Amino acid sequence: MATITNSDLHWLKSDLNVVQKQAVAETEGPVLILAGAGSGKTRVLTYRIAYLLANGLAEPKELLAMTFTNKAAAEMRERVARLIPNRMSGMWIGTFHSLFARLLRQEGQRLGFTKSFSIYDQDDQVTLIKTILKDFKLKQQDIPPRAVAHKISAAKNAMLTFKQLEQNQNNYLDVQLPAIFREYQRRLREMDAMDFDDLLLKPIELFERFPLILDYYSDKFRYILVDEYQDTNRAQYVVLKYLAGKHRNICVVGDDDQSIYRWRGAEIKNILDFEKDYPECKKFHLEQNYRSTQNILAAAHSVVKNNHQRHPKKLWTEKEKGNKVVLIQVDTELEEAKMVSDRIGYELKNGGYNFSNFAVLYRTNAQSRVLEEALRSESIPYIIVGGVKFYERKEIKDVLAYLRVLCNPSDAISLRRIINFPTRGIGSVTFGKIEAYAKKNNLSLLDALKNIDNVDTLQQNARQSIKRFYKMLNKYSQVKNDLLPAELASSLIEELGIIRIYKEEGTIESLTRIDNIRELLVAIAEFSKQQDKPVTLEGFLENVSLTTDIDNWDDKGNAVTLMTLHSAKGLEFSVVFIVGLEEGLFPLSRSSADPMELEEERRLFYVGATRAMNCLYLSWARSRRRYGGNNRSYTSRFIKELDASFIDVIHVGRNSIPRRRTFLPESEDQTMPDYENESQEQSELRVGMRVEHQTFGKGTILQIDPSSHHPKLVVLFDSAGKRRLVLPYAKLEIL
DNA sequence: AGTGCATATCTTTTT
DNA sequence: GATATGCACT
Repeated sequence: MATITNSDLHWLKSDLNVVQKQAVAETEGPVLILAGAGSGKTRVLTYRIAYLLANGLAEPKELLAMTFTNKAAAEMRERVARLIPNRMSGMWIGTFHSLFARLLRQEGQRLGFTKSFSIYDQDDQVTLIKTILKDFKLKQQDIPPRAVAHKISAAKNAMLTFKQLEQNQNNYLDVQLPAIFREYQRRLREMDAMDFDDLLLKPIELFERFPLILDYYSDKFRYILVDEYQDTNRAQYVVLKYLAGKHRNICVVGDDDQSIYRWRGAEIKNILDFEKDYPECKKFHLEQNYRSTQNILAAAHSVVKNNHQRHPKKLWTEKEKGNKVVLIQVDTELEEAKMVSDRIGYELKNGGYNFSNFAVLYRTNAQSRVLEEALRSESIPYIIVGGVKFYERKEIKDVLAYLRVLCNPSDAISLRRIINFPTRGIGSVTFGKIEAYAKKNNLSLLDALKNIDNVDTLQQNARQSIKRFYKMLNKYSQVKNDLLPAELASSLIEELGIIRIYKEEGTIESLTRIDNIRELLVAIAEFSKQQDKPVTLEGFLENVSLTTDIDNWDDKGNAVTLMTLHSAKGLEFSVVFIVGLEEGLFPLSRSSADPMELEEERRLFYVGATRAMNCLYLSWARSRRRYGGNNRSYTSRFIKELDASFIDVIHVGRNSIPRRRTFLPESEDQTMPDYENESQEQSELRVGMRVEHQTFGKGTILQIDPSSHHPKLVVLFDSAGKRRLVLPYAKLEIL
């Protein structure tokens, strides 16, 4: 065990507990830190960096510290700077995605990318896939673009080869997938673009094809630190293995109980197997929790302990027992929202809190609306994190697409977006002709525009429009580097007349669009101000691609925070509400079939519950409006798993008296329909049955196709004729 | 080519 | 219930 050598490091002694100190001082070799919720994991990471620097064990440029969110990275940076001022420059602290983007901007030329390659988000990805499907003459009904995007991403994250893909063919989509995938990659390259997953994969390709580059970076980074290691996917695992191969000073911090990104390719086994990969590793357990009261910890533990895929462990705290966790049953989601706002009022009065001490957490973004309305009607200030993200709004994407084309002329996806926005008479027919011309002559789209006179099938006014369009783009790309990004954007918006167009529309919606565009201009200017070096347009765009809502969330405003459980990871609040604890919603119904997914939902519950410092409220509604209709709901299995001794149960609502007591965690199971009550119902459907549909009326089932995740059926309606319906959405009633 | 209405599709979670 | 898409009409 290393000893702490530098007695000047007074902060190290005073601020850390015994295990934390050991973990900080164990600088050499692989280190696994299993850090429970609220156990001071960020503290250990930052002190470790400070320790390495203060003791002269490493130069800043030899450090690589990776997180999943920019917010976490920023916090780490800030806290290190507080411990050891002025020693940060040259240090690589950031998210996986942003650090590798940086690496690829430097080295990507070897792989055939320019320094200003575009980064495509999911939206762009889907757009690209749609065009491929069209060119392949595949119907979107048979091959949903989103499903393709998801499959491609999953394959990339798991680093499947084409061969493996070709072997794993369960349905029509799988058969088509390899060809689509190939074309997808080909076009990305052609457009000088990468998707999010490429940002992780391309470095691996780089390291494998150019050992000297690997040599350089694996030598450079003497010490590697990884936050939230439980959320790494296969690609991240591999790239880390390469980078740490030389010095083997890799320190990973994580908590298997908080792994909640399996759906994005995270492999919990990375953390569970770390000791196998690095047999000489030292392991530390941080199990003292500094955040929550005993009751909250115990309640959270009573749920998560039902998981099999985990290191057995139990957090402890020196804090008091505190209030019991409050479980509230309400009748409807409206009442639930009302309850939340009432309780916030109550706690404000009695607990000495302010608004920013509260968080309301939910499983799906769709749940935020009712909550929002209830809070608004009580004049409780709130902020929503997530949902429709600022940079995903149409008007913002439109403007950004212009900027992207200016930075990367090969970016056909963005070009397609702006070629007829604002409308300038270049419709799909014209665009198709240009595309065909470009393809035939092996030109980029932009070059095709340049040579538009050679496209003889075009109408005269379309041709003129294109010329004007091209001239404008050209003009801006010439001044791009002379203007500040904000100046360029605002003069572009001015010239395009976007604001004027929205003004003329005059709807409320278009007014908010104007606001958003103005906000974008402010954001560009702000971004330039924050950076110490001069900012390029490219720099801003990269920031946009890799920034999420949670990164901009700050706890300084005095408002209640509304967000998904996923977004809440890493945060803490005095009072936390977890709403919608109903079977089918949390856990989501899709997960109940797969034990692995179910365990992930349970971890998600654990993450949510352990955000709370003093008070934790859980609630469920006996009926909830989903997909328009009113659905009867049943208590989440997580509620049943809660150990009753840490819970107080409250019933709210007019008709909550009858129906026995609904919460009987330790007594006999109440008679409750199967968890999957929906599919239960639907599996009773048989060919030949008479059914009634909300809009189509009465009819007879002709065919049931139980394929894949969305079973379809064909119904012959008496008046509406033959219809194909997707089972989970067709609200059929059996007659 | 562009607009507006009807219809289809769908909701996890995000770097 | 909200949004994206498709179709008919101008």
